[in-house]
Amino acid sequence: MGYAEVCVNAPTAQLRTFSYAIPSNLGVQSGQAVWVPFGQRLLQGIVIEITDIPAVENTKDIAGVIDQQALLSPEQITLARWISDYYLSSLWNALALTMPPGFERRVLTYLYPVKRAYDESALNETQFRILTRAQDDGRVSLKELEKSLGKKKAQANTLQLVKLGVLKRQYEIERARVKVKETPYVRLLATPVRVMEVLKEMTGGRAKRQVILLKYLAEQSAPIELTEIKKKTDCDRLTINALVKKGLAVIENVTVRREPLELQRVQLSQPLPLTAAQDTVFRPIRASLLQSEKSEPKIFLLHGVTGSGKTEIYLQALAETIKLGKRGIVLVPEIALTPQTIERFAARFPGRVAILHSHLSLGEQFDEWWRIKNGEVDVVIGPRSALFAPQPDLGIIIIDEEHEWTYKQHEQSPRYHTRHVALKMSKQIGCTVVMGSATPDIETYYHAVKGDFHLLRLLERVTPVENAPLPGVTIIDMRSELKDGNRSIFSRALTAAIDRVVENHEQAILFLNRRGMSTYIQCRNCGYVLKCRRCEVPLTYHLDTEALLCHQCNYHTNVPQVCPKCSSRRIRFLGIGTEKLEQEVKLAFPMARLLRWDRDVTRGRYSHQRILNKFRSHEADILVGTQMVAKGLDLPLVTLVGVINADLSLSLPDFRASERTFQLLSQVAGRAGRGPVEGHVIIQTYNPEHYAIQAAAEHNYALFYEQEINYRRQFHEPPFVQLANLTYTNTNDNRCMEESSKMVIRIKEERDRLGLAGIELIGPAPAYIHRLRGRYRWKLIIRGMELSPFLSRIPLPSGWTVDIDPIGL
DNA sequence: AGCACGCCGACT
DNA sequence: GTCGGCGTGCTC
Repeated sequence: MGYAEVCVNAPTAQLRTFSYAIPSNLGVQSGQAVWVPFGQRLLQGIVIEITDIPAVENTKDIAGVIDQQALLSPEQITLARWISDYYLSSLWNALALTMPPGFERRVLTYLYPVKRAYDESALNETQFRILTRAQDDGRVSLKELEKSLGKKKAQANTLQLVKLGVLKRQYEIERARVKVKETPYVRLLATPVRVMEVLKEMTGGRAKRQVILLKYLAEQSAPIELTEIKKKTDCDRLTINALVKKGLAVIENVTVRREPLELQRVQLSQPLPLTAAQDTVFRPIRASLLQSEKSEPKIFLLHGVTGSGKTEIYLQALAETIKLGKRGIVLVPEIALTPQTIERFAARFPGRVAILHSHLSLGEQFDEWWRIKNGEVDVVIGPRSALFAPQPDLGIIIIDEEHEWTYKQHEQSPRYHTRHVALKMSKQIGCTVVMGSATPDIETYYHAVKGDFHLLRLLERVTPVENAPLPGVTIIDMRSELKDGNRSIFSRALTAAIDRVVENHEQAILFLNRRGMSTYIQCRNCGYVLKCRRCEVPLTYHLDTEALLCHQCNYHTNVPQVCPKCSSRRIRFLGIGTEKLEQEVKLAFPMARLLRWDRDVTRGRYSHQRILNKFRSHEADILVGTQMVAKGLDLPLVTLVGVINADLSLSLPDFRASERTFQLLSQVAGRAGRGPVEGHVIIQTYNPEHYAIQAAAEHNYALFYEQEINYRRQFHEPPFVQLANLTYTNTNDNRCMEESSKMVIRIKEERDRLGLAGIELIGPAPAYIHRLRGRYRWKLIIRGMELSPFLSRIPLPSGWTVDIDPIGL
């Protein structure tokens, strides 16, 4: 008798595995997806291990297998275990990263009426209503009842009804959300000779349509799609059925691939000759690809200024990998914002590239996933989750713009960092990792300087024009503008520069890192600032909807006529967002054609591309936008970049604020002067002497790094220490405070018991966003070394979340 | 999610 | 002394 250790998809108790007996008629192997009885219900599980001895005496049997083959490889299971241990997530959630899209299925509870006499007077009003609904529709799902009655009420009353024997409960597994798509095709069975005979017999008869259809089918060389026939021949299903009945044709279901549109029309591109500088960085990467020793560290940080040709290095490294019979994964920070990059990959490896991202339909995601699993693609491109694509024979992982914060998943467990997991994978399977950035993450750069990674540098630009210099940057002190009587949001220098660009038929980008019309609304009488009811974040006014919007939870409300606090009519709109900026540009530069690019104008699936294409084809002179405009765009006509307010990101209460500002400014500055005409950047700020702004203006990463790493060392911030965030969420603020204070005591006790003097606690304190969607949040910061094994010893009651190596607020 | 168990308040 | 409310913990 064999046993299996199974990880079960239960809401709680996911940290361990459970032992199940393998029935003798079932072949079960590790990595396989199975159905297992758990409590009252049947749940999905993944077999982690096959053993001879179960962990407990009494075991249940595995109910059945979901798939004959193993769903996950031993490597994937090992990796998931590590993720679960390091990021303190449930094992199931870690395993789920590597499962095919739409794989997870839940169990639904249905209530059926039992036909028997019952005492009507024993039922209360709610119970009577539940019973009536079940009787009317034959059954009712617990989910529906919970929606209309509330969770507790629905559960308590249905339980009563079940106990009384009036209702019967049955569990059903939610139907598969996605499966292989099949389309009916019509195939001609008859031989050409037979077709001729039949046509002779039927011509002149009543079955005119059948003749047309038969002729059409005889002209085709392959089976043809049923809907296509309907379109081309005007025949309907009846005509086709008639031929099928006569044994002349057959309808077959054929598996079809749901293909994302993005890659269908690309032109093949050829490798470019590498410059001397590119060749120098390419050579060690190629050497590492040829090296099969697992023990050799194969991690590269490619520090290359914008426009230095990093992408060509990626492309040639991938070509080299493919030549060796292996495959690659390319990670990009935000797929919707990088269509140009993706096109370049698709063009170099036509038909051998798959894209994975959440904008695809579930069906498309599913088909792409299986194409990858079956080894049909050489290159997978996607955001952080694409790291877990089932790419066989993985030889290289490329992380483009490695410093981007989107590589850290923080809103959902496991709260993993793509870079960290990729490094783990490299150690595990021996693949090469190439991380690239113009402004590397301080921590990555620190490790590269220390020798943990190979540091490669590309410090010249390769532009169509020989030696096009990096754009000149002017810092404008907005305090002196104000002193000189300029109260406009545009400095005199910026106004002049925009005028010149419009006159010369060039293009400009204006960058402002905030959406909306005005960023807060204040009563001038009492000073009250309008805030979101659920989040306590200042509401932003949006002109297009004429509403106040919470940028945190999307709550919107009308603009009040009077102050809600003092009833004064003196309500003023203050601060500025991209929408207001757009308006101001219209007023100041009436001749310029304008486009805005932010989250408010990019709702649809292809809206990003539409805006970008419009700007690229010079249908607009000025592009106004949030940080979206800073990402990898290559727009040769752009000769001016204006940063309206560089201080917004600098003032955030986060130790990475300087780093963030430096990155944003460097990136946005890199958008100017990528064509034949020299570019220029104007940064407006109230902190002109700040080192992040100074270093960005000089395009000097080393200068920024030296100051920043000293600051981190001095104040004990990463990479010199590890951080973890513990957050407690509850609708009751007092409860939050009590619970988090209790947690502090618990953690300190454990620390002192183990004698870990290096672990330090900060807080508890209300989180930066104290209230979110009606729930209060309190935060506890832990700093020290090797926090995961320490924190895993502390049980976390429900309401707590852990974030290891947190980024941002 | 759903069930058992157990602790405290309102009743026989 | 008992019934039943719900908060807590376990499910192989």
